[in-house]
Amino acid sequence: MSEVSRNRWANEFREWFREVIFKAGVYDYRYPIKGVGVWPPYGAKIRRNVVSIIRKLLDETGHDEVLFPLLIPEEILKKESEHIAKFESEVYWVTQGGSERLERKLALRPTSETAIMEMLKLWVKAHTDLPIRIYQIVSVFRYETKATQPMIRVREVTTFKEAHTAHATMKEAEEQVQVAVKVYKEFFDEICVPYMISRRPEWDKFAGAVYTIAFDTLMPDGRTLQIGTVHNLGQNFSRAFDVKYLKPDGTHEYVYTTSYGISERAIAALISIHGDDHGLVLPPNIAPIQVVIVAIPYKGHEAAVYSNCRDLFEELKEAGIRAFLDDREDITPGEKFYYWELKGVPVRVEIGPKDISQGVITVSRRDTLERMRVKREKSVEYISQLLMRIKHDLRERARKWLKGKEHEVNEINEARNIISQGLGVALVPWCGDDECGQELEELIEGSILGIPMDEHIECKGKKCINCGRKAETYVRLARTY
RNA sequence: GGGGCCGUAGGCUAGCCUGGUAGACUGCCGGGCUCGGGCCCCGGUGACCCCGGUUCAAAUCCGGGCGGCCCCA
Repeated sequence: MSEVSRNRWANEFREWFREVIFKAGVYDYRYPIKGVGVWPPYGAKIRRNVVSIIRKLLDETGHDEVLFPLLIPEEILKKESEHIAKFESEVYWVTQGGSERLERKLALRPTSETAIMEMLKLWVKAHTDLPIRIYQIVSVFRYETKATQPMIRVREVTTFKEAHTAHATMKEAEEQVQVAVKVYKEFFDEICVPYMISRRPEWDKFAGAVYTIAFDTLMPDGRTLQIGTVHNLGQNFSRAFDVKYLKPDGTHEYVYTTSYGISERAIAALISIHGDDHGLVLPPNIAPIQVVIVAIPYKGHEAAVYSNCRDLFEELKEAGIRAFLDDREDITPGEKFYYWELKGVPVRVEIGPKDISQGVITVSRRDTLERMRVKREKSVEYISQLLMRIKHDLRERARKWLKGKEHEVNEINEARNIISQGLGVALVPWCGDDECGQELEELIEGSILGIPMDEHIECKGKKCINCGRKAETYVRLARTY
């Protein structure tokens, strides 16, 4: 029996990732435009399962789904000056309609704040119209100049789940930010992706935001991946777009807005974090197929084997489990094992003559590759419990793994070593000064992710790792994607 | 932002330097035999990224485009 090996996964992560998503049929990056890719059927199913989780969470917390146009006219995109200053260099422009040159350029949305503000201006009249909480799941476009990478750095983000809210007061906007953080925690817990929550430094916040809180996870090569962001936009956008509401006292005030988003990087993360040298390892709630049944049809036993397999398949379906019976006759069971392991199916059942004669089935779990024999009449109950256990174990294993990669250090060289050797994230005391922070980023050859929001580390009596002044806070340092 | 490498079948790759018949493995299709970890046998399928240049002749040399990868900041 195979061991769970993670050599390629750990040492050649980028290659591993590209190969696995392609071979497993999750993402096909051969489309002839730089930085875009195709979701084939298996990947589309994974994507749909992930999307339905976030959709449900947003629906349950008072968000309404909407759909805004892909095109944003130039003058609208440029209304908020900080916003456009940062995005300008990576906007795709539509300048031609048929054979005519367009009088005004139209942008393919890099994100939708400006488009949404333009409509909020029409929708918001009085305080009774607030709060407004909307979201959409759409493609956004960014003309990335750095090397693109399938699912991780793309020019068309195909699964951007962006929420936008408007409120009467800053306090309500703050509360909404907390709701958003809570929703995202639940989301990443559901897809079994561990995360660090950090308040981004000033120079790395969203263009036009008052502040940005980000979710980062860690990839096997020690680089962090930003997988979610929550922005408090204050009145920055409402002033630029003149979105005011009538207060009970008869005066007007600009609304306070927030926005938050998650992309297909969430899927890249869950694939990366749980995978191994055999391929994908999917959490059961994400897996398009949760249980695959492989028939072991020894000569003379075919009829009994297949009918047993079919019976179990029906029972699993009945129990609401997404099962698949692999009864292909042209390939051997061994080849099927590799095939379904590559695709990350959480549980495999083997049924052969030996099982039938002993009244059992053979069950193998994808995450550990352990095999066990289970009484045939308890199969369904056992499998449904096993699926729950696998989800739990995946989440905990990943959580511990990440935890073990966060290193608290007080010395700049140590910090640099940690991140340059791919050992993970360094937590260091910092004075909080922007200039010092940016200098620190250069010295450690990495980035400041920001101030931890999910754990408190006492910095009293500590000195800034770079300038030596009194430390105001701890910050996370890492190399990033 | 700067630098480098590369593009041959669905995948991985040989041939390129030194111009002249594109080869392996894998996959895929058909058939046979198997089936508890990628079995074996037979037959078949399928490629020089695009445009231009040099040349009797270009996968090979030159230029451009498109695409992919890596490193540094």
